[in-house]
Amino acid sequence: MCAMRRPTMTDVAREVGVTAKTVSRVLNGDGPVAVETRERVMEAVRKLGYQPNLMARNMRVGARDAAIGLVIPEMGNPFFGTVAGGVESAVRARGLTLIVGNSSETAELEQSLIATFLARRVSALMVVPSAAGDHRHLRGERVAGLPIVFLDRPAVGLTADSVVSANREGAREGVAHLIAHGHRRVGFVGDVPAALYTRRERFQGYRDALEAAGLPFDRSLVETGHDQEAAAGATMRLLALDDPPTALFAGNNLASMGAVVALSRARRKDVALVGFDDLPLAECLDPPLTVVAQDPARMGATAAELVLARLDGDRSRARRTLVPTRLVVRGSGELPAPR
Amino acid sequence: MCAMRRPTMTDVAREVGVTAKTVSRVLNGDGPVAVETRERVMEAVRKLGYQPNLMARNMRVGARDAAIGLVIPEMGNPFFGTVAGGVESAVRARGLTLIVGNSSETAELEQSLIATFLARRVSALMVVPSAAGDHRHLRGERVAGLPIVFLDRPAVGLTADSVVSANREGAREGVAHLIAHGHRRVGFVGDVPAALYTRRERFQGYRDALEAAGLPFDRSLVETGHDQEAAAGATMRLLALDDPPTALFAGNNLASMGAVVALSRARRKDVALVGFDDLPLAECLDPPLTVVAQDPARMGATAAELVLARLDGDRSRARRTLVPTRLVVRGSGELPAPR
DNA sequence: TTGTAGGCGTTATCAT
DNA sequence: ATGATAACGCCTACAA
Repeated sequence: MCAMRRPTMTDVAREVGVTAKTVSRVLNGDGPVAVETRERVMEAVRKLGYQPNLMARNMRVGARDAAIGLVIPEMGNPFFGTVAGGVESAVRARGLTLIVGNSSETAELEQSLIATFLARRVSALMVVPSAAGDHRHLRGERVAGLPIVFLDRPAVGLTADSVVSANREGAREGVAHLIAHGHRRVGFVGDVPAALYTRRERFQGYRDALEAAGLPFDRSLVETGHDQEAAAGATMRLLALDDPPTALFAGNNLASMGAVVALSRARRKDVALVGFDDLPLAECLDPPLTVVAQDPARMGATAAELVLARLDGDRSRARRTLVPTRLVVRGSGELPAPR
Repeated sequence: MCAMRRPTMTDVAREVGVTAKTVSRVLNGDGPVAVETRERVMEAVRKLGYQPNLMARNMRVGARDAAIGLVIPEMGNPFFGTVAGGVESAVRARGLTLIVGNSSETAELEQSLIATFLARRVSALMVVPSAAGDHRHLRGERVAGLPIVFLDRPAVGLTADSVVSANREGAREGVAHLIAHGHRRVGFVGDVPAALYTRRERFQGYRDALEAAGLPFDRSLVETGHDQEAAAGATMRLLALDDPPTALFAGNNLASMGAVVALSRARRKDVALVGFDDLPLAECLDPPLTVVAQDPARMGATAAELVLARLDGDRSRARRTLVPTRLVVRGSGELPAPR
């Protein structure tokens, strides 16, 4: 059980009695090769269990690794996991493999992962920026022609492609839906930090909807929580106001879950709720949860197509692609406002 | 915007007026280097924006890529996503990067991904086998000393390390919990194919619990569905039996969701339910869902530790590591059996 | 149809 | 303390 050296192309060549180049030709379907030679080469490949070394090939051929690097905040989050899955399927179809890293939503890890990927000479970079990220350091790579696409949130300090949800439009639609059911005081449960792109955009959509309906903006109706439990607390504070909201809009999936938990604990089945981002069991809740659904798989696939186009030589200017959202009506968002 | 060549170690060396090897020594803290030389080299590195090429380094140094390959069925599934996240965190701490691929639960994609990873000369391989997988083809890699760890389900046709949930024990505990609340007819909603390792083990746990309680096994109480909707149908069939179950055990998260949906649609709040694998909103359901929770993050971390130990030279025999489950009592599993 | 020479960017070895 | 040379495994360009 000695860990003997792997056979190389030269080993195969020697076995057959030809040159490495001939083996290379056979394996890559490259130049012309005699039928008999081809067969003898294939035979030797099988016999020795030869597997081409992609590392060596990549290095010689493009000085680029046939891989793309993806940085996401958290792989366990189904939203980001699905995005990553969409990316993987699309790039694998082109013979590229996916390298991923968890930034845990910290700028330090994000930078360190990006540095590692660059050192590996990935063919392209895809990043879901962490909240405190700054991407000026990537300017050099951009001008050097490395395709870089930002997902879910745009880059900071860098002009680059990005693929994001129609956050503002989606949030506006969700809040307008509540207003259409008679609500005049709609609470907003958001995440932190308030400066986060998605939070800002969705909050703008909330204000857009209020303004379009001629409703005043009331600062006390805006609360924030950074995780499910905190969002539940935020919801409780809103419900405890002197003039409480009759409907709630939750700015992301954690906020939605927090709001659902809080309403459930308070046994309040009269408060309307629309959440941004869908949840697996949304239809099993009581009442079933109405949401503004995102499309993470499409987001990943769209970003991958953009990257592939760039790899194929698309030199058009950087653009921001909006992935549409969809209002999924299930019940919680249609509870009427009390008289 | 000409895509100029990246600076290489030789470029840095020329800039300073030394040899590439000297630069290498500085960067790797290798041999002895004069303090002044070191400073001038670092200066040039900054000036040129030099980044070492990991591809070239890996090729020269170990003939092994400083990466580990992970094959999972579906990245969007929070269970597998969390497993992957656990793996990534653990291996990154050791300077390894993670390469992932979606097998979509098909043996073909799984094999093709494994082949790609092997061609890249990854340092180790981690695989969540697809249902129809066969791993005899990896025997050669095993004897050659490549660390291979199987996750969630063991290898087929290959003796190798594996890290799996305590499926049988967990299922037995969940079913025993139902029996302890007076139920004598407990339905089993499983996934397909029935030959799948996790399905078999959990089903065994179900039978263990029945036997321990002296209850007869009734084949008609076992139904199957391959997705949420099918599981809902399976649940409906069980409820429509002449002598229907008063409690249900769901063999995985999809089965749980199907059962929850079916019970909700049928407005049956009297049927007890315990699910295997936790769900995000389980506590918001009515009644809140009692589950046998798995620990995917721990599973990923455990597997990663095993791989790292192997990389460090651990040559002990292959072992199967069980990750314990935990019964999370929330309400649905404690509904009493009717008199 | 096949072979030869050279180089991708790095590090090991031996010399100076 | 530093340099020269070769090598890792493969591919490109040209020659035979």
